[in-house]
Amino acid sequence: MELFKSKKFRTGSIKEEEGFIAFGIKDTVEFDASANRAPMDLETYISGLRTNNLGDYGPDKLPELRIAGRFMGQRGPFAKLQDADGIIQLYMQKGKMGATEAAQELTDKVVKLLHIGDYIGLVGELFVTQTGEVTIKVKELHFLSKALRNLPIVKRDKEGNVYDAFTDPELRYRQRYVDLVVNPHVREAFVKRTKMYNSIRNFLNEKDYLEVETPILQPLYGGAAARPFKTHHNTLDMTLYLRIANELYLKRLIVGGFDGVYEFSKDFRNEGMSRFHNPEFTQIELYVAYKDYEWMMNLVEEMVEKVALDVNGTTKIQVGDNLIDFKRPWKRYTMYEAIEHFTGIDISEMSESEIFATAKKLHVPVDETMGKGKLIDEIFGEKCEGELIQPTFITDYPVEMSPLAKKHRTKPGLVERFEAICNKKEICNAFSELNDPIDQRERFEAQLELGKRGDDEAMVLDEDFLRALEYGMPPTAGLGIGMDRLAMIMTNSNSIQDVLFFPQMKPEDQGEEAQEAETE
RNA sequence: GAUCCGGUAGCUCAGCUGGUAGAGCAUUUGACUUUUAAUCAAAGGGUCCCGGGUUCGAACCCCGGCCGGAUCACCA
Repeated sequence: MELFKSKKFRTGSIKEEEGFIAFGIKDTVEFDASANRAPMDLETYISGLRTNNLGDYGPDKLPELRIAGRFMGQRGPFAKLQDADGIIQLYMQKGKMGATEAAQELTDKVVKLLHIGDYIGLVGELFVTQTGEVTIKVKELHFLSKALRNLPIVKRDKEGNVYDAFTDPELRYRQRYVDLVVNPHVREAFVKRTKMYNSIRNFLNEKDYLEVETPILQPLYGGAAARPFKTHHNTLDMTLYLRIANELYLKRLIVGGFDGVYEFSKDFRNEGMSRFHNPEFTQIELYVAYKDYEWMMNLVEEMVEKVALDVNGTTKIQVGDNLIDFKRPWKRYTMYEAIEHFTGIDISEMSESEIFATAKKLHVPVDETMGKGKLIDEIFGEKCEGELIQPTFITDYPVEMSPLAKKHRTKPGLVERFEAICNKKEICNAFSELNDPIDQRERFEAQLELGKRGDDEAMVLDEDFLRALEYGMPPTAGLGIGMDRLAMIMTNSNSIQDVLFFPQMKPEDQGEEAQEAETE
């Protein structure tokens, strides 16, 4: 155990811990905290204590409380215990803990040896102190587990000022377990993220859509324009790709006869990282037969409004400097309308060369290789997207940018597609799905051309997907929502790393500790 | 990938024009059984991110690298 001779550890107390064992107090198995909130829910009981309204549990019928958690500091007989629900004060009176005199003596010794981070279990009863704080009077204390490393504890005073906060982003992301213990707001953000998933699941399940799972390892990557991660299967001796999207598989299931399917999909894209991009991220994709993009727009509004309510209890969310309101209905612009709204220029009737000239005039960086669709997309991205704070639907995109979307029923050159943009970022992308196998083949072939010209993110042709379409796919509305981006908004997070438990990091230099460990 | 900022004790940070390393909390020991970020006293604790250079002398200046953050680019 050479490692523990390092100064980093509380060497003095290690030996004492052997003492704990000798005392027979280290009863990790024996102590059962599962009954910790019985017979009355602790929150209810605490509010009852505070309001002097305990019903059947009056002062003479105090329920015994069993609870376990981390010991988080001590001042005199008062200490703090942190468990999954928060922090509660303990009252540990010398000589009063334990059933027998011997037990009391032992417990006092153990208390002396407790450190921040240690796990203890205890039996006690609740009371309110003179200063009005709900506190557990400890009747019995069990030592459960030792923290060898010091937790970087954060202190808060009455005014809410924070001292010595654990803030270094590198340490927080690399040691998320520590971040979670000492930063309650971090824990809250991740609880919200899970509520978000549950909200969407409940919403879609109530509509009888089927949650499904499709392959992550794919022989061809499709459904989006992105560079993939590549791997190799030894037995089959073949190249496989980690999916960049699951779109083409879900559509196969629509062909197979399901009316509505969805999947929370971990996708992987081998591209740059930023505060909006992690190499692995999550989308939910949803496909519903016999519907179109107009219908899907209404569903998105309804669903995201519900998510906001389920997660935060309100449709209004403060995100950075902006108060974002998800209350229906959201603003809707066609892409042409949006450009006209933000630049004053109507490009809907313009030719490619006129649009090129317009882009130049607006100082949008463009070059001669860009087609009409790309030019429009650039103008929108440059002049409109950054203006959209409140959730807004942008509809009817140029066909060149959307090889899987159905051509617009009345507007040539456009597809039936929309994105919802919120806080300057796309949060979803949806279309009336292209279900014409002949058109789809042509679009794939156009993508192949782009690939030949060096676009390494152009889509590849998926012959089996085309075969599926050739068997007939009903008219279908499809949707993808970036769950991480949505979680960032719902939790007012500035970086995608704040909504991922373990964001991708370069490996840290473990030289020192690895060497220490090797000498064991 | 480019630019800017940062990396000093377990954590949060100071460290001036270059002169042999500091604080608070945490830790250890002792006292105190009290309230509530921080009781008192004492002690221990450092590869100043790494490598090279300049200098009598480098945490500090110069060069190269590593890691992180922000912005931009890329990425629908």
